[in-house]
Amino acid sequence: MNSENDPMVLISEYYSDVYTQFVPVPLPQQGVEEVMAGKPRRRRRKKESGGGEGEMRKRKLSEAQVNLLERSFGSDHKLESERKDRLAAEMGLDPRQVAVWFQNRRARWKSKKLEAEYSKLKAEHDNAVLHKCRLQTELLDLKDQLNEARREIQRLSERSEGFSSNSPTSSSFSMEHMDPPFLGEFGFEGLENVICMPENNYDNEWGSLYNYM
Amino acid sequence: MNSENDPMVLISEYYSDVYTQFVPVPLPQQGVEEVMAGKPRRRRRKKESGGGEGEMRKRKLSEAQVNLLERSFGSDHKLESERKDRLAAEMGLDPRQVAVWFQNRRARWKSKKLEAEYSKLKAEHDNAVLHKCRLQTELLDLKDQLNEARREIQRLSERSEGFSSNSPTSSSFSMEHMDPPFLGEFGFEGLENVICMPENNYDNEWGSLYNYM
DNA sequence: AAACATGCTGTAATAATATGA
DNA sequence: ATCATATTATTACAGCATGTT
Repeated sequence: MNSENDPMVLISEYYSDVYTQFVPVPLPQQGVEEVMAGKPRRRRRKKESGGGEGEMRKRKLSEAQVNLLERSFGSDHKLESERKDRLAAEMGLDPRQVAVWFQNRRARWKSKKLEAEYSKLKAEHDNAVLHKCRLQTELLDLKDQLNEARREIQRLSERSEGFSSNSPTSSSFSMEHMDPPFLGEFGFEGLENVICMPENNYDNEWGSLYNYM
Repeated sequence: MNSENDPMVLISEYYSDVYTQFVPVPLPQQGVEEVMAGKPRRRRRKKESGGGEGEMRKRKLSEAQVNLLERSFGSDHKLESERKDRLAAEMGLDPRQVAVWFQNRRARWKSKKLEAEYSKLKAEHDNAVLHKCRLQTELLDLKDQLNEARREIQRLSERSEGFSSNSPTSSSFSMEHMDPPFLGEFGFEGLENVICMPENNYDNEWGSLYNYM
C-alpha cells in the first residue's frame, strides 16, 4: 500500500486525480509550436460577474471542501495522518492536497495573526502615548504648583523669621534643584516627548520606509 | 527513459513555455541518474552540509538570475514592460516569469515590512511604557512633595497667624483636592498602570490568541 | 546499543495561477 | 497590460520515530 512511496510513480499518475478533477476542460493552452510572436498567452478573461466559470482550468477547491477543511483547521491547526486521510477520503482529495492545504493555511494564519497583533500593539501604543502625554502635563502642572508652594514657604519662612527663632521645619525643604525647566528628573530620552505631541516623530504611516531589502 | 519518467516533462506539457528553460539546470553535482531513476518525488536529500548547492530539481531560478532580479527590484519595485523584457532576455527567462517574480517579491517585501514595523513599534512601545512608568513614579514623588509642602505652608501660616494680620498669600494655595491617593487627575484608564508594571496585562507573547480565524 | 537510513510531519521560501481593480 | 491578493503547489531542509545494519 501507500502508493505515495512507490518510487516508480510518475508525477502524472501521482497528481492525475488531483488535476483531472479540476480540469474539466483542457484549456486551449496553445502548444509549443505556437509562435512567440506577440504575447500568445494571457487571455483576457472578462468579468462575467454572474459566476462565469467557463472554460477555466480551475485548481481551486470547492467551497464545500474548503468549508470542511476550514472547520477541521478550526478544531486543530495540526494535522495527523489519521485526520488527513479521513478528510481526503471524505472530500475526494489527495491526502497530499490536504496536507498542503493545511500548511498553507497555517502560513496564512500566521500572517493574519501578525497583522492582528500589529493593530493591537498599535492601539496599545497610542493609548500609552496618550497616557504618557497626560502624565507629562500633569507633571508640569505639579511642578509649577510645587515651585509656587516653595516660594510660598520661602515667603512665609522669611516673614516668620522676624518673630520666631527659626524653628526647624520638620520637613526638609530646600530650594535645591527644581528651578530649571526640569526636563524630567531622568533626562530620559533627551528631548523626546517633553513636548506633548502624538509622537509622530517616526511615521507610522504605511509606506515610509521603503528600504527593507 | 529519462524523459519518460521526468515529472517536469509531463508538467511541461502544461507549462511548456515556462518550464523548458529550467530543465537544463541539472547542476553537475550529484548522480542525477540516481535521483531520476528513483522516486520522482519525496526526495530526502540529507544535509550535504559542506556541499553547498544540492542538485536543484527544476524550478527555482539560478542564483545569478535571482541576483539580477534582486538588484533590479532594489532600484525599483515597479516593473515596466520595457524593463521586464530586457531582464527576461538578459537572463533567458520568460517575461512572464519576470513579472511573476516581481509580484511575488513585492508581496514578500510587504510582509517583511510588516514584520519590521512590528518590531519597531514594539520597541517604541516598550520604551514608551518604561518612560510612562518613570513619569508615574516621578509624579507620585512630586505629589508627596507637594503634600508635604502644603502641610508646611499650613504650619507656617498657622504660626504666622499669631503675629501678622493674615496677609493674603499671593498664590492661591488651598488644600482643596489632593489628599486621596490621587489616581492621577484624569482618572484615565481606571486602575491600569497605576502600579508600575511592565504592562503585561495583555500578553504580547506569540501564541496566546489562537482564535484569529 | 549506536550509527544510519527511511519516511513522515512541519516550517519557510518560492513559483505559478486566478481574479479583481 | 500592471499590480495586489489569494490560492495552490513545490522544493528544501529540520526534527522525530522507526526500522536496519
